[in-house]
Amino acid sequence: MLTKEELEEYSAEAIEIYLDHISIDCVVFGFHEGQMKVLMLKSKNEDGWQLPGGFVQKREPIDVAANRILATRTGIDEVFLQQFHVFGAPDRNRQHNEMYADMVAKEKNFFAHRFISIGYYALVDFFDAIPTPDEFSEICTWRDLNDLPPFLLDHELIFTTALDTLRLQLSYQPIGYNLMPKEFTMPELQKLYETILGKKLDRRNFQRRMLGFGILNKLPQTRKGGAHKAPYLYSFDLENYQAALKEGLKSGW
Amino acid sequence: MLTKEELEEYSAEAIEIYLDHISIDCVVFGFHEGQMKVLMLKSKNEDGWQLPGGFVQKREPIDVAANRILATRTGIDEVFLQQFHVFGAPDRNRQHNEMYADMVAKEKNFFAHRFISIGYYALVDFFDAIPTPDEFSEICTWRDLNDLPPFLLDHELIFTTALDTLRLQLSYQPIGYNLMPKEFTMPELQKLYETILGKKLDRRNFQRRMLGFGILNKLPQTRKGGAHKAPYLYSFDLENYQAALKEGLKSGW
DNA sequence: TCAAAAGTGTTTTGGTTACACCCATGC
DNA sequence: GCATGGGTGTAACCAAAACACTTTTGA
Repeated sequence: MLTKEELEEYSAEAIEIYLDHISIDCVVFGFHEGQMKVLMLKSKNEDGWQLPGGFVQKREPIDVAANRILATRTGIDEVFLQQFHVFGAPDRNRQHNEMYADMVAKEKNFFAHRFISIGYYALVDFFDAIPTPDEFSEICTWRDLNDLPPFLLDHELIFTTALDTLRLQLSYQPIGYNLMPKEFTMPELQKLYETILGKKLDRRNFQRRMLGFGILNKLPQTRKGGAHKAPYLYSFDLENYQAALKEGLKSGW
Repeated sequence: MLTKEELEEYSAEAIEIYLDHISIDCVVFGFHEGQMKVLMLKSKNEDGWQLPGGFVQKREPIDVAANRILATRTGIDEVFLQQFHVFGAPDRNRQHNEMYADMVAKEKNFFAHRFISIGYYALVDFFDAIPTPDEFSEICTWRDLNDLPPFLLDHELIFTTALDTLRLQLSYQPIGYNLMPKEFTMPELQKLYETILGKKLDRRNFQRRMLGFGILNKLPQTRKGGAHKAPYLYSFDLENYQAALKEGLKSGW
């Protein structure tokens, strides 16, 4: 539990260094053991979980702020990170919560102000990230997409909007470089796509399509040790991958 | 030209009713005589043009704010209006401009603060809109996409981002209901698409595809008066149109 | 040796592209 | 009547979907 003193101190500091009324929330996706994961934080003062978030420093570009917030929660930097929506309902603040509203006078309590939040979503390598709680949270950890805890505020809306966006992106952008390890097999990559889309894909058509994009390098090695036939390993061709990110994978009209 | 007194008055009022650090800019597209148009404002104090914009009231949802701003500039309400990007560079403010920076002390001058701007784009019927300047502008008018004046601030970036978004949307969403008059011919609708995309489309394939979407009603009348064969008139099937907006026009994967 | 996973191919199909022909109207 | 724009149909093409066969490996 945060004390009144701690909250006052955090608030006074925040007012000094951050822009008022603007926050950033990140939906951080990871992939592990065939399951899609989201990074979440268990609040100290409130009974629920939330997405990693933060504020924008007074002279900081918003993309830099999002990167900083993500780096603080995971230790990783320079990953796929993209704004996807702004959440600006007037009641998306913490005034309803006694802890935030009553402990410190509302005007003086930065965190009880109204915040318009810019939603970012990130794709990161599960093993690269070291989940790290912030001052307001007791736990920071990966949660399975199929087993999500109750959300605080409008964070469920932010999460579902991010997932919808990710699914859309999948149709016209390559995705995977930031979610997969350096080397991976085609079935592993397929599993990622199936997990994001929530449905099965044809093994052979998937492979042909993926290879058709020209963003994969087939490595001479195979992944041994598993039962059954050993699958080939692949890595992303970063140059072509970046190009595909810009160009898109297919054109309409 | 605005006087110092006017600016002070506007600023004091703005501080009272608006959220600090958050602005909204609208890219309003219209279509007239086969040309794509954007609504723009000629600044009183600065030598350049800008997009219609404004701020968010302290307890107002951002979508409502965008609608209000659009309605104030055009007199129309309830049109297609969608946020598409947030512009958050730290130097996107008016501190460089003597008028805004020197005339009134920076802290007291709301308009010289740093603003993070939420970009919205709108599609409106050219004839429904009555362009109306705001306090800071001497002119509010439609400008042709092929003949754009110099932009202030980062409004050129906002505009081009909006146009890119519109072109993308075209691939998987129906567009036209808000840009065309109630009744229109197929060649007229095609002209809209060609103008947005900046390229010619095949007459027959366009017609087939459009009809295939099932969002058009073919009316018994034809448009007489023009030279050559009289084309049929169409209207949008609003119900199917709305459904298509939600579902999208084509699916990937 | 057999089940299960992986590699590689072919057929089918549906949508898009390209193109041809006919009709109406004003000059 | 003829140039121009508009309505309608069809062949060609291509990419995605559906499907079959072979290979490898551990149990």
